[in-house]
Amino acid sequence: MSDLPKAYEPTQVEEKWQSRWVAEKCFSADPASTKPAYSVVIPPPNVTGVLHLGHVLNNTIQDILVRRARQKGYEALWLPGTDHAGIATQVRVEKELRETTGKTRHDLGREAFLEKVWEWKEKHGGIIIKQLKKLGCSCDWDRERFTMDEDYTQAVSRVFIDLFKEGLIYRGRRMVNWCPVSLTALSDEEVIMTEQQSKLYTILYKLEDGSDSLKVATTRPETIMADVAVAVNPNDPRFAHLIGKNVMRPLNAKPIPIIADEYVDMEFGTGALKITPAHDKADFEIGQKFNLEIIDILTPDGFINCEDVPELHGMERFAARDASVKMLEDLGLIVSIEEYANKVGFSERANVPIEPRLSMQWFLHYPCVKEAADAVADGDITFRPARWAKTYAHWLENIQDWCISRQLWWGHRIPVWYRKDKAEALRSAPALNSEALEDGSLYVGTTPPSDPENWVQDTDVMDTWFSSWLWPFDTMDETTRAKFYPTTDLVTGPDIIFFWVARMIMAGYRFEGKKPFSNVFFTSIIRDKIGRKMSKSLGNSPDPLDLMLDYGADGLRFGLMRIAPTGTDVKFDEEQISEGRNFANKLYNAARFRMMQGEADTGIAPEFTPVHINILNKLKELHANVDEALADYEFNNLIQSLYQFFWNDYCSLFLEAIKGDLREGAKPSLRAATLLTMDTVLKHYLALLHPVMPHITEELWASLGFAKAYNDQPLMTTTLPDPSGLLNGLDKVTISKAILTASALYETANRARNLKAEYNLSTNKNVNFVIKPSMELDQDTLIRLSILVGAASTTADADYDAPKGTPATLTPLGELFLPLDGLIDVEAERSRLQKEIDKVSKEIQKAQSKLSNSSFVDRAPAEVVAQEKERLEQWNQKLSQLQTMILALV
RNA sequence: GCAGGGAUAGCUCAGUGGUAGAGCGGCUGUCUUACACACAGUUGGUCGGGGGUUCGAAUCCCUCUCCCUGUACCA
Repeated sequence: MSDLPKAYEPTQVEEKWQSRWVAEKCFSADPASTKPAYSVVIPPPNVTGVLHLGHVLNNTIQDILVRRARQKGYEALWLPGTDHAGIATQVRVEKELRETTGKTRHDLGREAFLEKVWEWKEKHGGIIIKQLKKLGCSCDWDRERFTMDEDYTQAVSRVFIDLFKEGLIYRGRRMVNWCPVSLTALSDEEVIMTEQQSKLYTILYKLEDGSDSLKVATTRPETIMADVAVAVNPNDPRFAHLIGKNVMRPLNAKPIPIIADEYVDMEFGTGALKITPAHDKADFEIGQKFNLEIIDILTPDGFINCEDVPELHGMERFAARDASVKMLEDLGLIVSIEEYANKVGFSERANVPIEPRLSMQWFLHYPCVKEAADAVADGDITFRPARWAKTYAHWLENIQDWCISRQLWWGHRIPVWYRKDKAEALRSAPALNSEALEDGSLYVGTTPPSDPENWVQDTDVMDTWFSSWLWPFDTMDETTRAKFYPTTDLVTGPDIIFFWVARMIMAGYRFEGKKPFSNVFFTSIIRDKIGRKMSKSLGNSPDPLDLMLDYGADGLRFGLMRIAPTGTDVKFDEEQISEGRNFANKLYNAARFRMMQGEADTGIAPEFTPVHINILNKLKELHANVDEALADYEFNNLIQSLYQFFWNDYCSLFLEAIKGDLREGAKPSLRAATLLTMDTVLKHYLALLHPVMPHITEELWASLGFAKAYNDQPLMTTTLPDPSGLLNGLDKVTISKAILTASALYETANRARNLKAEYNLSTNKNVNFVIKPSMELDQDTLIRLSILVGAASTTADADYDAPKGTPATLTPLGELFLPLDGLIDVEAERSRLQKEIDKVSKEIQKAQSKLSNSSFVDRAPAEVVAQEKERLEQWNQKLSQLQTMILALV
């Protein structure tokens, strides 16, 4: 008997294999290899990040693809790394600085602060890399990259310079999304439109001459001091007589004009719109059109800056909203206040409403937009699920220039220097592009100018995504790129389709002249049990490390993959992860069962019976199913096939059916066949399952002794066993007959177990079955049936004369009787049989009504009609048998 | 507003024209010699509502209701 523990204990096994894989360089990709290339670049997690379930799902999928590629004979590269995550990291370090020293970054100054961030990064950064290793990710860790590595930074600068010289990057004064907490501009993609319960205030604007007044609706009364006009629609008869006149601005009273513009919606609000060019994008444009003044009454951090209204000056913007309403009420100018649901843009990082703000920023006019759109439209790049292609196309059609500058310190510095004597002028120039290089007042370069004392560098850094979009190629040196670019698959969340995926495609075409990847697989978004997004503040986000501790990395991987549908989101339930652990345990015990039996005797000719042939055939089918599922990125089907085969076909059916072959005194030829079959199935199965559950499969591969045939190399670097040799030497007739016999056997076992349960006979109670065969029955099948059902014996007797009231049921092998001494209850047996008859009758009715419908018989395809006829015949036969049985009761 | 996705057993989800499925849960038994993280049996659904196409619809079309996700906005 084995001294192996009864339950699988993953922790040590997983650690052991993780270090062995690394020690034996199993993950490293060789650019000089002659094997075909397969490559994936990891979506670089934030260097500040810690592993969450989204990462687990995402990286498990990548690991499955990469490990499978290795098994299939590809030279596989999975390139890992982290992202410097500009705002997130800077905010994190600033917070720590404030908490430990009470200082701000400005107290330290730029250089000292950046030193702190690097220190912090060395100390805390890359935790997530360790966590990914724990998950078993087979990344080539020697190639780990960081978006602020020296050479990567150089590449980012080169790209900036390149695009600047081409005229695609320029600097201009524009309305941007301003985050009053992070104190930086944001791209449109970093603004999250959020439904808000706001108030719509209707305010009276009196005419300058006091003759009349105008009602204006607004959600932002605190910006009234910055109003420079009121606009109405020129076609609106209600206001026609007022156009050109002046109204008095209600706060910081001053006459402002009533102007007419088509932009104003007559249906909405009062039909009159206050124009505040400094604090609204649309108003800004109208202001430009009418050449209106821009009055900025907000500080960068969101406080009112308006000395003319001392009551509000210096007040925080939302407090000022309430205060301004109060002032207007006192003036009797509030007409109404209504509840109003609108959408407000929030800063992605700081989670506060952004302010539209006029400021000097760097912009990129995207390159290769058409190539990028065509690549997906034409199928050069495949999106899965395919519907994301539409979202992608829509964004590209409406693409706006990208604001790439950030008023931060942590990030890639804009590689632009201004000549000191001209710096002031250049900095306030309304527009700046490569033309400014010509007179020598501007310098761009990957290194500072040779006479740095004469120059001032631009203070901004670039948007983090401006480095991420180069990830698929600037992470690779030239030889690596030659072998592995373009990459094969990209696995990422649909939430960064614009941030990252679309931009990488454009960059790929612009800088490498080639698409960056061939397939994009968009993963599900993981939600909690009741469908809410996972978030720290809700506390509904389980820590994957805890889950790994409880269920094993393999269990977590399997469990998560099992519930990850191809739809938009997946509801997470820890219960499902325990299923993964249970499956690992099942596998472990099946292997343990095999280990208890010892070596197969190779000196004896094995005798394969239908159940052996049947499971080998299922194994062959499994190979095909796994291939197909992976070719289509159908991870659902992949897991489903793997689970179904092992738990049901192999453990529940096959292993239960062959237990007699392993008992003492069993035929040696059967024992040999059974052990050989177990070995074949386990060997193939471990290899097939390996990409999903790498640790346990590796462990069992070794302990079952399969590695010996491959010079003891790990399973992960062993070529996938070839399924074509399975069932060799058996003709088709034998195989299909075996499959038929095996499934008849299993179905009969079900009926027999059911019969036992109906009579409350416990599963281990030995009984004797008698069967009136309806097909050829050999001794082997009868013995297996007894073992499956837990019967002392099963006898075949064509002339069996059952005592009145003997429990019986109909099976594919024939009428099955369960003779019972003194337990006979005729009425119970009659009602039991009657239930079966009712069921069969229903089926007969269905089939008959179909077949008596002449339009069905005439119009349905012949094979469908024939099939239906055959079914009817079968049911009829069953019915008459059951009727005979019920008659025999009396 | 527009676009996309979804609604199938108590739960999580498979199922793209031909006998409605799986896992979990529930219930009933069983520590049966690999596994109680297990085994056996069993329960449970007019496939969101309505209409249409078809011999036949969970599946195709129309429509309505509800949920989700983008995206554009109206102050």
